[in-house]
Amino acid sequence: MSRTDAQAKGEETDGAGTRRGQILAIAAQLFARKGYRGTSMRDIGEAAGVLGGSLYHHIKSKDALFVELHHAALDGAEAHIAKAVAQECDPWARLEAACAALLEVQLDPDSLTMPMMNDFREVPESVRAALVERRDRFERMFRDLVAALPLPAEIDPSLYRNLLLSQLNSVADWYRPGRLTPRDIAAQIARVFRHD
Amino acid sequence: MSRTDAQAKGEETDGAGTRRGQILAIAAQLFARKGYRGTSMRDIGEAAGVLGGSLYHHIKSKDALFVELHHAALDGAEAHIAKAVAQECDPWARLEAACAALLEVQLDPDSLTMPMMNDFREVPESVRAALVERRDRFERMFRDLVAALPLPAEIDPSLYRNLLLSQLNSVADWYRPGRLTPRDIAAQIARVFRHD
DNA sequence: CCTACCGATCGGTAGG
DNA sequence: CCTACCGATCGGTAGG
Repeated sequence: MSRTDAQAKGEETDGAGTRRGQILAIAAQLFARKGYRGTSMRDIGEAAGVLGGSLYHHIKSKDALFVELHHAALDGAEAHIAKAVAQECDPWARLEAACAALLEVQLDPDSLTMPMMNDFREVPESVRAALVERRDRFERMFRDLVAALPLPAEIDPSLYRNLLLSQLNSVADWYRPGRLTPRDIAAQIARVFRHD
Repeated sequence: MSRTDAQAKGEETDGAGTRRGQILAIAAQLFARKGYRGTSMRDIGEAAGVLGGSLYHHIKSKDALFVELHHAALDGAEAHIAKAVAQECDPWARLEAACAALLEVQLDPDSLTMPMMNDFREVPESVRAALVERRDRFERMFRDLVAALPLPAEIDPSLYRNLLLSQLNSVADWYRPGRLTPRDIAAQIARVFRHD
């Protein structure tokens, strides 16, 4: 029975319980740490306790694996952010909640973390289109959040949103778990980006 | 005569005039566009009109080539920024001048652009240490600029500097030459980061 | 899930 | 600067 069959019947698909789920989680961590090109199928296999070739029983290709992880990560992030945003009314509070939720997902070393939403340069061109499309949809959430802000006239909202998103994405490049929590950083970013 | 000999005698070393200078410029563009791993020596050779192996007459290794480009790019950026900053007195104006100067260098598709100061994850570990050390020295410039700012008490200067630098570095990931100039973007970043 | 292998590509070198 | 090549590694596959 193929995965799609299982999904159609509503069975559990790839929880951390299934072997496939374990492999996905391991691959996500490696991609997040070492990038797409820096992670070989043999690396993933080794971390999972099998040879690289054996992974192809669970996945179709390295490309497909990466795309699946990317989409799953954005799905998870979207849901997490939507829930956090819904609890706030003030536009600035909603934005800060979204930032905190995004950073919580993105800086969590466990779970399906974001396999670097940014290193599209590292990925084969055939894959890039799918990633860009999914990311654009993700970023629409922030367009709405920014549109609701009472920004001063001299700030261009579209560029402002661009700056905020790239700011959030770049945190993973320098963040090291320690004195600052994801929430701390989100609070500081919200302060810097707050203008009224 | 080796390169070091030429430098010691004060002769021209690697201007765009010399063959070596051409190759460095070509390599810098490729590294900036496709990343360290995404650029093969054969790619560089092809762009320079020779076979990959022939490059080793001019350089010692791919690693050494990348480190040299990285250092040269930061040297150039430092000089450009220092000159721009020196023309301003007000701390905020000095910061904006630094941002504009950095982006001018970083977004210039010609010349020895920054071969992605950020994708250290893509570079072999043996090279990383040298890059990090040089970058840390570079960033000290911004530490001083930020220290001179009359920031509100609720903003942590060290985190603020971190955010500003990663903001500036990430522009190259999404910038496309068009309606906005590097100066436009610097002006907007300066506005967002201005708090008094 | 392993053995054993494929064709492609990589950084780099010897020798001219 | 080229020819011709090295050993290593890559994504992926057949067959069990």
